[in-house]
Amino acid sequence: MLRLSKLTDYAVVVLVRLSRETGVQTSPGIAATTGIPEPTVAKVLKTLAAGGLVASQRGARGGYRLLRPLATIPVADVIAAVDGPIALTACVEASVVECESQGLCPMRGRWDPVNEAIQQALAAITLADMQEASIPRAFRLPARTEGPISQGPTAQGLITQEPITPSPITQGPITQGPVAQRPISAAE
Amino acid sequence: MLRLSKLTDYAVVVLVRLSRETGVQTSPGIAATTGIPEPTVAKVLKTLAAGGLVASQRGARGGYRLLRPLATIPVADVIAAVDGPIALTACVEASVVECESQGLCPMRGRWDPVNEAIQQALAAITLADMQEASIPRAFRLPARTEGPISQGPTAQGLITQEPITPSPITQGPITQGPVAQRPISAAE
DNA sequence: GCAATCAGGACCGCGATGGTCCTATTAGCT
DNA sequence: AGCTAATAGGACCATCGCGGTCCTGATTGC
Repeated sequence: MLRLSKLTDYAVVVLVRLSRETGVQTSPGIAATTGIPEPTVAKVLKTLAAGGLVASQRGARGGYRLLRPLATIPVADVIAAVDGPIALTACVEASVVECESQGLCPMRGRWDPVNEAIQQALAAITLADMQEASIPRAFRLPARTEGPISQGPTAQGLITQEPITPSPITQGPITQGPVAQRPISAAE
Repeated sequence: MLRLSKLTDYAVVVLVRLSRETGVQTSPGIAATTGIPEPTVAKVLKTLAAGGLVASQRGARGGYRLLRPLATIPVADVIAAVDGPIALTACVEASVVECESQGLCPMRGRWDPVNEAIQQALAAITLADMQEASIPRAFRLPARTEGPISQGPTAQGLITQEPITPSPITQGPITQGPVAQRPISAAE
């Protein structure tokens, strides 16, 4: 069902969290405020750093900081950084030459329009949009988001202090519950 | 990387194949012409039948037939039939009540805009479009498909006889190669 | 009645995902 | 200079979903 990886969700949460402060933040610190297990936060941050979304400062007093404002980071970038290039089929992702040289790909490109469309959709939504969506629905626009969503008026001010929790992706319980009341059903 | 399931690719191939004939077709027959292993074809067809995309006729001389023309089947329907409802997060897919009743989902809806956008994109592309895309690139429009792709002038006539092969989804080698080198094409 | 065909499961192996941990390396602070 | 806090960059392992196969019915044409 096209589900995206849990790490990507974490990444969004972490990035939003990073945007709340100007200086660098350590991964234990972020882990504490987000509720995501620390090793995982560290992993995500490393990945994001490799993807050029955050900058790292090593050593004591080190940490991570956001490189670009949320409004300039499309979800596509986050997904690409965490999950690799967005591609539904291997064909699209692999170099084109390979496919054709083997002559076994008369169908190459069949999924291209689909890929293109999805990529486009993901490029149009920024983290600021997602952050906006995270405020209680009472404050949200009643209409479903129809057109291409760009950096509209972000409600950044509204949500400053509450802890940012990742949304449960895939039914599976999250190991160290970032979300309330011991959801660790598997452990018992 | 948002990859969709291999079964979905098979489904598209099978559906396109079904569209080439008016009467019912058996799953062994389709397996032969597409090169997809027979048990898998059967599984896909059963799923598609459950999803209301194809109709089945049981008993001897039975088989499957397409219910709607390709141009009226958006990819979203195929994905939904094979992979379940299109939902990136569990939140969106689960009934809303559950999430809120537990009070552990202040972030609910953060991925909603993304979901919405993707769903919209997938609803705009029909199987006819994908079929069109499957003709050799020489015949394809040079420009990348920019805008929303709807049922444009499908080149259905152009590709009538060549065997339909699934595109390799996910790097992994397909167990019984449906593609090339010894194409299990109908002939033998 | 027989044979062909779909229906609807159960079943299993493989691979990717996720989560953890360990060992450098870097940089501030005393 | 040395200690400590922090990231870098791996290796490692368990789990789960997916892909694929097979088996036992139910149905229907001949």
